[in-house]
Amino acid sequence: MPSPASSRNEPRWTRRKEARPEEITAAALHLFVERGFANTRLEDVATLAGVSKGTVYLYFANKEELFKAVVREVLVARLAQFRGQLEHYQGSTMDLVRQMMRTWWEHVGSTPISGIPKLIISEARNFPEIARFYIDEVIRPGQETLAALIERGIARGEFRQVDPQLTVHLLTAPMLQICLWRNSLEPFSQHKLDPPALLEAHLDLLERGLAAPKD
Amino acid sequence: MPSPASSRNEPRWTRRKEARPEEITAAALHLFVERGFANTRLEDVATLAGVSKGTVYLYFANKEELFKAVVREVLVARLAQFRGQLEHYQGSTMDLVRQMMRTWWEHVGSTPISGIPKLIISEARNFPEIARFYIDEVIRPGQETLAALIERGIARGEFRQVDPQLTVHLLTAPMLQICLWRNSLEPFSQHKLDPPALLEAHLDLLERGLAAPKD
Amino acid sequence: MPSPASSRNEPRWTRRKEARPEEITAAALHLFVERGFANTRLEDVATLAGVSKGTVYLYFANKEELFKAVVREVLVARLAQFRGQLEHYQGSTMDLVRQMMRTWWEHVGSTPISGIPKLIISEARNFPEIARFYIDEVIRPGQETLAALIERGIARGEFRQVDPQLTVHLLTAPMLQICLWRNSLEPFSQHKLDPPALLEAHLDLLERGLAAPKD
Amino acid sequence: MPSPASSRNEPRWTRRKEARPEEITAAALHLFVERGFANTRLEDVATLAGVSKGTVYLYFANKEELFKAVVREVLVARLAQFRGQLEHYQGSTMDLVRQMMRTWWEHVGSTPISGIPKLIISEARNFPEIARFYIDEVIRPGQETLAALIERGIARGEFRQVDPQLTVHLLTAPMLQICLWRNSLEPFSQHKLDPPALLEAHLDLLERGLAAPKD
DNA sequence: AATGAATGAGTATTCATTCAT
DNA sequence: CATGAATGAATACTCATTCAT
Repeated sequence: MPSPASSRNEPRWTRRKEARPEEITAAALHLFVERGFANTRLEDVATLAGVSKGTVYLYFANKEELFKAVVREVLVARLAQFRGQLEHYQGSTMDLVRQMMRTWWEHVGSTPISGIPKLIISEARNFPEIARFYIDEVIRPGQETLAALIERGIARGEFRQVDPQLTVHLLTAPMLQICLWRNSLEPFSQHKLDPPALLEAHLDLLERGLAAPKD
Repeated sequence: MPSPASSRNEPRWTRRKEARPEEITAAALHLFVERGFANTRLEDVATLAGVSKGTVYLYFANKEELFKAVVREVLVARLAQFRGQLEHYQGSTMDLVRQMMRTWWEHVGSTPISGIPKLIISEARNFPEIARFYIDEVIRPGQETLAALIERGIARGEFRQVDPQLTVHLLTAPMLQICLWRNSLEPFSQHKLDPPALLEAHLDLLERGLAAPKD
Repeated sequence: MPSPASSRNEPRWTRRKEARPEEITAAALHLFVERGFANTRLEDVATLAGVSKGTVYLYFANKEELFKAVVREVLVARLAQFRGQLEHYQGSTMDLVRQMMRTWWEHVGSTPISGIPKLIISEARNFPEIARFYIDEVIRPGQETLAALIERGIARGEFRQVDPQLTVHLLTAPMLQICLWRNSLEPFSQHKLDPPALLEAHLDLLERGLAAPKD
Repeated sequence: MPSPASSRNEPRWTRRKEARPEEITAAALHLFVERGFANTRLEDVATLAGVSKGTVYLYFANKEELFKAVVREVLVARLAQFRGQLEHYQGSTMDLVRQMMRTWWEHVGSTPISGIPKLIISEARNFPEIARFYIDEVIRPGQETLAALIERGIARGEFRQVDPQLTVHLLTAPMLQICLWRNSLEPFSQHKLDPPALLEAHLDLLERGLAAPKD
């Protein structure tokens, strides 16, 4: 759990006002993931961000807008960053999958962003706009990219003739599971998940499971 | 979406009083999954169950207890039913996995119980007791059962030398994904998931991905 | 200032629930007139009505609706009662005016309803709906009735040829002044207004001022 | 509706600093009359006055003081101006009344000052100090002046033997009605009041209604 | 003098919970 | 057993006020 962004003794005007919104959304992401949207009091978000209740309303019209801003900011910011990573790749498709999954772990799975899926899943019904945004901006593009990857593998004779759509789900399911485990049940479990190991095991399974027949 | 358990015009005596708690938990499961715990008003649960607000308190001490009851009742009821299915099995391990997954779809994945994981994931932090209960009663036993299954496969030379713990996660991840998709984002997506097909593709991948080397 | 409608020791269920809305609107009228809409806390309305904060929301969706209900109830209830009084009158027009004004004092001017004009005038801009309602249901009908009265007087040769529209304003102005004085400045003034005497002086002035030339 | 006192593009030094308080009270008068005291945000006053929120506090200790300043400044400024008009008058009393009323329309009724009565009436209970100030500085002196006028008319045999106190109310009521109509309900009504015509009709009524018997 | 970012007291509103019937 | 009117704690949100610049 992060500590308040600034001590009370620090003069408030030394803080860069441009940084405020980010500090607030970071605090909000943390608390929304931890307690859920409805159970997060804006005052707690403010305290965690090191500001007062009123300041949150200086930057976000209301709690819902803060929620949307959290999701948008975190996702949009990282989405671009994530996309470029897979372009212009030359090697084997399996290597590409492997690299994709490691990049994901580095930039998403191991960061606070991994809390977003839990948030979306929990609040989708109450935030249809967010749900559609997430489907349109994250899930569908991601699935298309991965489906293209599978197709590339099939076309190059590396993978057997699988259904690309379905295979995409099989590709991503363990990553989702990692996100959710880390952000909800893990604190109550003795069993500590080792995500990198799981991803390697997953890659292993995929490599063998997707391999085209030898002859 | 279930309709109220009884019409107001229906004579009262046709309602079996013993059925009340189940009608209430069923309504509660539906609404908790749809709106989340905090956003579900007890009055709506009552209305959906066809009883008055006060009646809910006749059977459940408070909202939290209702929540726990929903989870416990739904799970405990089905867990026993689910367990026996895998014992005393003679055939190949892969057939066992195949049967397990189909049974799951029939008794869990395609039923309202599939909403439970979303509920647990969303509310775990606010209901440590439920989180631990779910881990102890569902996740750990399930994982142990499945790990034993993997080990059986390895011991019988059917599977290659995989890490049973990790493989269990790979086994279950697509099932979790199905549950969550169906109960949160699906209503907002054009893309309709075909869970049985996905499970078959998953079994296919597992069969090849776990197969012991030919020689 | 009225005291709370019921003592805390009185069992709450002895109160007739049908009376609640009226008790609440009565309390609200009193406080809205005294403090203005914005300065009246719903909790104070509740206390004065002898109920709790939540109960107000049982009967009125929100503060604005309570405001509208106060105005509508008080006005609509008395409007019908007031109308019949002037129909089927046979005598001289001036007698009719005289009777009208005395009826008004008895049923409006001397009662809490006299607070309504202050309320409307103060909040018209913030409640356009109320403003229009008041104009349509009170002011215009009232003006039309009175204009017809003036015209009757002119037609019967009792009044000189005045402009009926303008004269209506002259007829009503002192009544408005009474309402406003009683409900805003009077408490701070040494000068105690004697409304009946003022109305008589007004009638006197009207009688002479409107009289048709002798020949 | 006044536009901001200065455009943002206008060079700052063209603004006379000494004019600030007046610009602010003018903006405040406008908004207080339009929305009421509680519903007027100081930020809007500042914006309308073309200054920043903080600047308002440079000149007025708080919102209440601003309110009092608005009332005092507007009234005090005009009261002196208004008083001299009636002194040293030689003609008939009715002419004096006539002149007084026309002067009033010119300097008060047709100007933003006409919004003051609505303000006072609406906020008297919340601003006893203002209420007393208004009674002491406006109402009582005004009433005394007018009562003296009536008495002059009676003494000179122009008016019949009326009660001067009561007659003052009859004299002023239409003016109050004009102020209130213009500043609260008029925007919502089809009926456009013609104040000068109303005042003339009023004067007409008064002339005949107050006239001493011919013999 | 002027600014506007920041604060936090004050209120409307919701809804879990109670309890007399 | 069942009801639903009543309660009041909890929280989102507003806006007067402050103060470092």
